[in-house]
Amino acid sequence: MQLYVERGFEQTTVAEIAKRAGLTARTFFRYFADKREVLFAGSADLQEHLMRALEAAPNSASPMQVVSAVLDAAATALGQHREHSRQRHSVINTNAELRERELIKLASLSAALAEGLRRRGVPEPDASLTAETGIVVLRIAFERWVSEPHGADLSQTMRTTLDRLKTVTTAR
Amino acid sequence: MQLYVERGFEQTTVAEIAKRAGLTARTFFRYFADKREVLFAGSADLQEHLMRALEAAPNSASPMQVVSAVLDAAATALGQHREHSRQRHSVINTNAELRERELIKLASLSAALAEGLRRRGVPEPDASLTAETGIVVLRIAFERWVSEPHGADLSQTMRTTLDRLKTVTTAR
DNA sequence: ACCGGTGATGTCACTTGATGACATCACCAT
DNA sequence: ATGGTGATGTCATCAAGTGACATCACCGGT
Repeated sequence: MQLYVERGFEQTTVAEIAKRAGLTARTFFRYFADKREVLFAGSADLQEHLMRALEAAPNSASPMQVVSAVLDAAATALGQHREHSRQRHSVINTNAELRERELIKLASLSAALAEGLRRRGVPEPDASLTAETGIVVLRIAFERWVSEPHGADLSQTMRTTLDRLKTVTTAR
Repeated sequence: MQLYVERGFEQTTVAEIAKRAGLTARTFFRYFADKREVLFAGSADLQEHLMRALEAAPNSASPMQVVSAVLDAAATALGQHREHSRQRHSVINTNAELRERELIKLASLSAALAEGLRRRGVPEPDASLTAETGIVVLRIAFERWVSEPHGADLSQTMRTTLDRLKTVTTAR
């Protein structure tokens, strides 16, 4: 990320990254599938973490309540290092390929959540709709959180964003 | 798309595409920014079409009603050639890079819709939430529509999907 | 009929991302 | 000392893009 910040993603070559890490380009590609993936190393962990939050929700919870619990877990996991998040977010947002990669990571997360909801007996299309909606809230709340210098914490932002969503979808 | 269907996206080389079109690879890249883009040629048109639908909605319409009108327009635009849609969808869905590209096209659409809603006086985060929610419905409805051999038409599927979304977000 | 401009295409050279094949080397258990 | 294993390096190669330049068809004005 140092290099991506310094000279931009496209202007950075894999050979340079490898050199700064004291490695060869070939070795880089043994750890990361491609040049983008290095910024998303933690996403598998996050997904597992959120899935555990989903499993931990009580049986009585409605689909939306399950997703709400997942968002709480996401907020405490992501809401820690604001400055680092901001930097990473800025790098990703200034490059189309990186935004693509981020979107597909979130899509994967959404698919996993939907699958989890189905395992809990939620039928389609409700499972997918609830999961995707949750990801929308996650994304928009995160976006707001990083762009405000010292605003509310991420959990709070998530909750108010989710509330707005309910309002907006309900209003006739 | 012929070639992508015949041998798969990755196994198809730009030189081959160009050759079948009676051109050179260099010329291909003058028309399409990259190998993926060729499958998304119509997306700018679709976006403009939907933006016109958004502008055409009455001033009295709520954000969600505007999005609903946009979804109607999308359904009639996309709901025509089911077989072609199915084929394209299958090609895109069997390749990660293509799915990434599709996601970012939809993200662009969503951003445009949000911008359109803001121009209508809808504040943030409501504008983004409504737009993103609309895209979620669009995607899930489209998915269901292509995967059912002879089910309801796309407009109908969109409407019922939107209804389910409202139910799911409202349920306590 | 000639001329100059314009746009589309081709050719060539080059960079970079990505991958397979093979060689090395450190380390560990026997 | 021996052999196996995992991580790394080296080399060759392919395909995606891109810039620079040449070519060619066509069109309008003289």
